[in-house]
Amino acid sequence: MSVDATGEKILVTAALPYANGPLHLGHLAGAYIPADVYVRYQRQKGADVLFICGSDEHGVPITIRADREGVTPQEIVDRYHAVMADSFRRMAIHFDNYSRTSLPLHHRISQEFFLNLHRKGFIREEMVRQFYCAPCRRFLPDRYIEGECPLCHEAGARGDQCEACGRWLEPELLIAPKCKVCGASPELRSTRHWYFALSRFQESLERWQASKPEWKSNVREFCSGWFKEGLTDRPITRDIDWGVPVPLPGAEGKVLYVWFDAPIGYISSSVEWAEKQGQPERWRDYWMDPATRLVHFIGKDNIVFHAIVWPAALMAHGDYVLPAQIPANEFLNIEGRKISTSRNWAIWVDDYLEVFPPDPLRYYFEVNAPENKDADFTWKDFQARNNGDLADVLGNLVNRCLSFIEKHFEARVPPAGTLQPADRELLDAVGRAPAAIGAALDQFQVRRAVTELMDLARAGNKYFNDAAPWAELKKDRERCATILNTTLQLQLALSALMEPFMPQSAEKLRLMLGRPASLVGEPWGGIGGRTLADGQPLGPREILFHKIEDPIIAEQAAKLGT
RNA sequence: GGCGACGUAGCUCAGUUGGUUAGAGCGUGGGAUUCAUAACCCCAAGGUCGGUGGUUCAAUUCCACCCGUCGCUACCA
Repeated sequence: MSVDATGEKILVTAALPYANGPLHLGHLAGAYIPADVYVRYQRQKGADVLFICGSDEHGVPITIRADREGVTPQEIVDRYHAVMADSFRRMAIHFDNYSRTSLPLHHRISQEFFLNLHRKGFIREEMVRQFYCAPCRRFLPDRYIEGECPLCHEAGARGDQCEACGRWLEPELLIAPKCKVCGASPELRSTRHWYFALSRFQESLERWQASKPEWKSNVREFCSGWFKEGLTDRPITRDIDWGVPVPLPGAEGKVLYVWFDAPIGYISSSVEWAEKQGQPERWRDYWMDPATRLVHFIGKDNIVFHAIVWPAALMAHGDYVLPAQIPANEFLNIEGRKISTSRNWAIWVDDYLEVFPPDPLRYYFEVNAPENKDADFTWKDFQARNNGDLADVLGNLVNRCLSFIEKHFEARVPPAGTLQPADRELLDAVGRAPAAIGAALDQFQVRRAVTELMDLARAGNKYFNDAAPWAELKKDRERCATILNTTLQLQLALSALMEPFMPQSAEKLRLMLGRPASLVGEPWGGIGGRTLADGQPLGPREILFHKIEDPIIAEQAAKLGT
């Protein structure tokens, strides 16, 4: 069975990371690793993929951080945009374009989007009362207001929710409200905002989602809860000066709500990509072609926006495709505790990369992905996965075979000779792997897919062990050559199958096998073709995955929570 | 409070559209081997499938309730 695609067009996005801090492991596990694996696989399969991302650079938290540090919001986002882009690059997560929402291009496109909806009557004005902090000179988002809970009378309740009793609050209900930033008492002021008519899309959204039974249950169930409660119109503007200005007369000081403009960033990033290609209209081939499969990779915190608000906005706009899939992952905990950047209970990607190569972490999040429930990262487990799976099973399979060939067959591919049943059995397993791994990846089951990959490496070790080429060498050199050749063909297949999961190591393995680093022209469907020719020289041998020693792990673990 | 998820071997997890002995990897114990990053390969021990009740010829699987863990509840990925 061929697993080659017929040039399917796929537009893949990964959630825009918020530019008020560096990238941490939770970001990677939830959205970016799964997205990159999916994209690499689809490309190998022959699909036409555009992979889009960028920094989300607006919103109140960034302005607050800027105030605290005495710099401009632009300086904050410039800093973290650069840090995050570098982290992605070094993790081998390769977007076709990594944009940023503070670009004039994005502002223009967001404003056009807003005006489009406004023209069509999906946006209305409303006066509302909100807390304003005079010393800070800004309206306060609900969570930046603290006070006594009107229900349980515990101090420190936030404007949106009381931590103590868990009740959902309205900020006006708080007793003795205080600005969380400066401690002053805010005043209620009237202010004008624009509301998106989300309620009018409930029926279309429900009908649309009913046609997506293949969506993950976490997304479907999350939405059905929202539908049951009934969708209400949502304000999509805010009173700050950092963001996309509302493009209407008399709207000075108003910007688009960051959650409204962020997904539009997928479009503007695509436009920027097309411009960089010198084909400025090319983005339309994806966004405006009904044949495009739009796939949004996100964390579970983003489900409502990507599965309800954003599709409704797209329906309202009318020119663009709707999401075909929204693979939302759950969260990642660190050593059993929820990630908390303020308590430094987090592991930063740039810190990780100071010490380790990207692939062991990619593998860890592939085999331990938070697909169905929250996953836990522990350094000990990371070490075990690296040493036990990557070094011992996969890496050592390569090393034991290649070093044997170096010693006894002059580092050239030994002749294939005549296959015996054991050889055919292994090659059959190789032949089945692309379809099995592909089927899992087509359903966004990275965990299952990468497990299949490791199972193939395990089968290789068993084969090598049972065939015992070191014993055959003394009895039957031709038989020994066949065994080594078969094991090499397996490794060639492994190097191609590894590409979506561990691209750097896949390349390293190909070079060791005497192949070009690039996989171009080697489709997924061609994997397992025994294309290593007899006598072809092998490349220089090196250790594919190094073991990680205990002290290194202890050192990393000690950094947490400090 | 509402909604939802999860609870299967010491650990991390599969699985069961209800049906003979419930699976994998790791860890542990034993064995074999020496090509290899003291790796690999084989074998074994280990589970009343969170609890109680119900439906059924039959429940780990379906239903109800309970317990435990966690998440979301419109600016924490």
